[in-house]
Amino acid sequence: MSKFYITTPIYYPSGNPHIGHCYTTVACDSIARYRRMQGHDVMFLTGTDEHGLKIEQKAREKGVTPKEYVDEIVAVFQKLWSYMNISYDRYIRTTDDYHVESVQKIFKKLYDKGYIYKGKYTGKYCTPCESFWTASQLKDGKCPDCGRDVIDAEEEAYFFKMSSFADRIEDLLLNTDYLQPRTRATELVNNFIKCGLEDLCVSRTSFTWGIPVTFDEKHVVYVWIDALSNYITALGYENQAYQDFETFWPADVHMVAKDIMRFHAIIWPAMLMALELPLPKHLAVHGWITFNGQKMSKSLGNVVDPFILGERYSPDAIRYHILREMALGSDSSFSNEIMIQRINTDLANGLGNLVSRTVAMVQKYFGGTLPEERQPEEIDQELITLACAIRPEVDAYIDNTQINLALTEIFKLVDRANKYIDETAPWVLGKDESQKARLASVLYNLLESIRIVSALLSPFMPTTMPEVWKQIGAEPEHVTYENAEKFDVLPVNVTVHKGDMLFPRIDAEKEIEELNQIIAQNQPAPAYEPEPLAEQIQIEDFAKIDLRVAKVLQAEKVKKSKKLLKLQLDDGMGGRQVVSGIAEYYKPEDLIGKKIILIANLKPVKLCGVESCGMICASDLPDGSIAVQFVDDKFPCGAKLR
RNA sequence: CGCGGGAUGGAGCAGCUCGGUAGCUCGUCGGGCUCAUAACCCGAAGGUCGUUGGUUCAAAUCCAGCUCCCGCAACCA
Repeated sequence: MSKFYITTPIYYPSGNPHIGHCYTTVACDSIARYRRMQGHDVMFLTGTDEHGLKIEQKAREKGVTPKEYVDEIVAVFQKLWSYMNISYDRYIRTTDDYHVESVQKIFKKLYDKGYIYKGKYTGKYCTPCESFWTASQLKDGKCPDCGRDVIDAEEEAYFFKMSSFADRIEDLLLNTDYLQPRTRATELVNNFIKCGLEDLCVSRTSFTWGIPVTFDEKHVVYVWIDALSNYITALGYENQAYQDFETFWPADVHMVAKDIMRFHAIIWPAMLMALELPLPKHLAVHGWITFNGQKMSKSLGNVVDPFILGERYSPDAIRYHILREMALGSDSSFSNEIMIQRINTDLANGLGNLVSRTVAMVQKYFGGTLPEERQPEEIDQELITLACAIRPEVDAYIDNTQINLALTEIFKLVDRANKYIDETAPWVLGKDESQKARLASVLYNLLESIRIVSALLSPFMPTTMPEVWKQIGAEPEHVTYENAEKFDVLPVNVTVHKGDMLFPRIDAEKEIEELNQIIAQNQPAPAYEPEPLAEQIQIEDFAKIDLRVAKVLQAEKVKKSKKLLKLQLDDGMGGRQVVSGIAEYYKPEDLIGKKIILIANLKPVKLCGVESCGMICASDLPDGSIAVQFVDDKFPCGAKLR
């Protein structure tokens, strides 16, 4: 029996799980179940990444300890997984004692090997928040958390020598099938490796909710080594909690969404190389679920609550929709319309109705139990041949993590069986007493097709398929993996049991309306919270800021930038050029001719290679967008504000 | 000239590696059937394959230029 190790990422419990978390987890679950069905010894790992500044802050806001905070959210994650029938074998929490112990040993080991060294981390520091930020995290040049000014500062930190592994990682990405799909490999190599792989900061002193560095207690281990190493600590690497490392490492599949691909494609292999451990076989990268074409986000209010959907359409229907739409690499669109159509077409009309009409006919013509006499005909063979050929196809797709294609393959048999009913017209046979044997053959072939379909679908829809088995009179030994490529498995005189509809048809219009209402209710109330007041200043401090009225003469988008507009201003002093990050909210022509407030004595900088001499005043709107402060035309250009 | 991906009937996609009838799902229209969850089956309409040029007997497919979209990186002074 060969082993199979598959992982989801460990999720960050800074908020409740949503359909995006379901996506990865349901996919991994289906593969894990399929592998178990094939007879593999499977280890399926999921979990939560529970340390870090953000958790520390969220907990403080709620007035609880970080541990209390994560405990509560982790419970919701686990409840969702049980609701969605996720068959994980192990759930790791980075706050588990054994993980903490392992991470400390790994950190020390890398230090002893010389792959971790002490250095200085420079960045922007917000004194009141005691937080370091990178330049890109800043909001309007200020602390993204409190909106106050930040200062340049440096802190002592430990660094991981990633640079040592640049060549080997490039080779891994370009010349092996580690990364699936491969399309993203060149992008990674060009962006991060070719231009010089930087060493990675792996410790922090600016927060305490983390794993302490054993030999330097004021440091905690930063996310990379803490989180990524879960894949091995959960097996018992450098701890006594489990003894599975020898058996299951290296992993067969790490499945991740594209936003964390980079860490798993570069940092994680580098860590393993440093530890001299074998590398995982595959990194399967999938896209995001988009909602009506937009990325899902809480501020857009389009975050889909899996509990609500599951309640309305059953967890299996949601699982099916997610899996059927998932294509490795590309985003999958999620909209109420697509989901309902998918459930109706494939599950209700296709599979559900096939089971229903077949069972009903066995009931109607034979009282529920087939007689033993048979009369095969040539037309049967096409159905039988297809039915027995499905499993190898599905196997191949699962090997390549192409779940959507595997499902498409299985449903070919559903379609073929529905067509077979028309071809053989059992309702005609049923009227002719001399055709009973023929009718029994037809219905038996249909039951057999359903048996194969439901066996192969059971990893994907683990709750509903046993219902199907009950209805077609199949016992567990009939629906094994081995029997999924054989025909004539059910007993000749099989007895069916009419049951409830497997997948009720959904009234699309009505449902969409109701769902939209739910979404509207979940739309966060645009309660606007003003930022905290900045530190008190003296009048002299204010005098340092020179605010002037200026008129926009020209405006154009900065090429290659998403957010920048290049503005030519009449400042009453000969004019100047300012670059402003408002392109998402204003078209150039919206600004031309308008008067605005200019912060005139700001030190010039280059943005995307374009010089900007000053900054124009704008402020946030409740919906998160930005609005420029226009001023009355009566103010002359160059007028000073006081 | 930062890097990468894409443009195919109304919608979403396959085909392109290895040139030679443009295929699938949904939708639309017409027909059939009545066992079934107004489901199922059959048929039809609908495409200058982004654009221009090149190679070729022949280009969706190979080559070059251009336009537009989307990611990554950069970027909200």
